[in-house]
Amino acid sequence: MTTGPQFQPVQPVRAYERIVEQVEDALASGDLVPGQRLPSERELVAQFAVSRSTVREALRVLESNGVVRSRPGDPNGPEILPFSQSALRKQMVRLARVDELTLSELIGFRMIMDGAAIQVASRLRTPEELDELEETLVAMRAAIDVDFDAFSQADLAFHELIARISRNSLIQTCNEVVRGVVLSLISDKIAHAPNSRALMLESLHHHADVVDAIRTGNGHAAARLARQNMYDYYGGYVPDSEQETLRALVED
Amino acid sequence: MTTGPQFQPVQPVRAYERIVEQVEDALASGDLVPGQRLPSERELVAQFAVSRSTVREALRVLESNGVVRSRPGDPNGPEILPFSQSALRKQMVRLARVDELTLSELIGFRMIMDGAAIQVASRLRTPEELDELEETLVAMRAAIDVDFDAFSQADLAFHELIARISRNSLIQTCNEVVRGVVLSLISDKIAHAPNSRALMLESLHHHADVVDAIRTGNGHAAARLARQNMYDYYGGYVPDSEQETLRALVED
DNA sequence: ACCTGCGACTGGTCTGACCAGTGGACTAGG
DNA sequence: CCTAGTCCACTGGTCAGACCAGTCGCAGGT
Repeated sequence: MTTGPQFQPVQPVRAYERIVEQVEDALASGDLVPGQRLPSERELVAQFAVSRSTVREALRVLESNGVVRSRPGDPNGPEILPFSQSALRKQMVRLARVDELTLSELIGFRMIMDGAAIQVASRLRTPEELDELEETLVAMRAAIDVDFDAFSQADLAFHELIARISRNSLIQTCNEVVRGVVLSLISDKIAHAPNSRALMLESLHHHADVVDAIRTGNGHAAARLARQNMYDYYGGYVPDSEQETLRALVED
Repeated sequence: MTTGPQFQPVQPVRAYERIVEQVEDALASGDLVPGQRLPSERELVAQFAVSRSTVREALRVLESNGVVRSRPGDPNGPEILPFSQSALRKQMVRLARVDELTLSELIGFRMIMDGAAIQVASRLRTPEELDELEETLVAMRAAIDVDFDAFSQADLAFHELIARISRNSLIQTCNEVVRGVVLSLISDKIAHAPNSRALMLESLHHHADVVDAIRTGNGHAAARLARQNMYDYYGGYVPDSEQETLRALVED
């Protein structure tokens, strides 16, 4: 075996790919910001010196990735969209549907992220933010009397607040995305559970315990409670064969 | 305010979108499985009764989502790809690039994920996997004598192994993505640091401590060591104003 | 049996055309 | 002067047809 230069496999680069690349680079470097408009398709044809088919294929890819949106008749051209979690979530849902991501992986991920966020939050929170947390608890209590959707909404508000207090938007985004995926997988089962109301009440009490721990600044205990809460809430929907990993997360 | 029926905003559905939908549905229902081939573009034109431009836009979207791959000249037509997390990874990289994440957010995220992965791994690891971990330590030691890139490579192998042992591919994917982003931001600083070799040696010793903790099954201690290690290794590159959140993660 | 060269296909790109719809400019009416 | 209505240039969506470079399979020669 001769050890010559490391050649890379070469695959053809299509014209539309280089257009996508240019647009994404412009976005990453800040030359293009959300809200701005791209030139019209026919104008892009001139700028990139390609045909309209090629421009359109590039636009379709960008649109599918949630980068731009085209609307017919709009004289301003395609719009640069603000970053949205929908594309990220779409990919996760796809993987979850084909069992490439198991429910226990998703829930385990949430236990970790949410627990960590709560731990950090209990250290960084201001008195005002503690008040906000109490308010979300009140809202959750009220939502129980409406329906599961309302409770789910209030629960989301709680976790969004936690993520915000933890000062880490990456945790926040990941949490929201995975939360959405998990709910899309099992929300119907929870909503139709005969003891749905009891579950919601129990979850509320767990949340209140977490807030108590946050108030005393005991981040470790708060995180532990949060993980336990999530395990109690979702663990029943995880097949027995996958329970082990989740339990490893609950126990310290 | 009258509470009439909840109308949804209606946006036009484009022809290529319905093609994408049909293909994805066929995939979800199992009518189409990875490895199978789609008919050629001109055949799809006939089957969907649309123009080739429309078929091609659909194929570009599917290709961008990692569902199919077209190769020119292939008489078998576009190939249905096995499910992979590469599309998910692509979206996460986009998130990291666009969402203006601070270095402390990225590092904090890694401290959490890696710590959690190590904690779970110390519980679930088999004796064989423990051996594998020891081997990666040896590889890291050898890589120090080569250069920083080699060490970085060996370090990656260690963390990949940890993520695999933790039986959670979502953690693994997130870890790899964020690790790549962090390194792209500061790897040059680390590589050109005058005490680069000392840093690598120190990191190696920390990794060895982590493996020791894993061997004894003390997941909590292992995770704590891992977070401390990452803080020591990367913390110096984080501006003082963002140090607080990272310290909140190191201390329990 | 193996190699070789041809040809029928593939996807990638281009051109040019038509349509329905949008939104800004322009105009008629207040 | 301002407003309300009309109109039209232009948008994106789709289509048809063409050419090219490249690939694969097969027939025919060795």
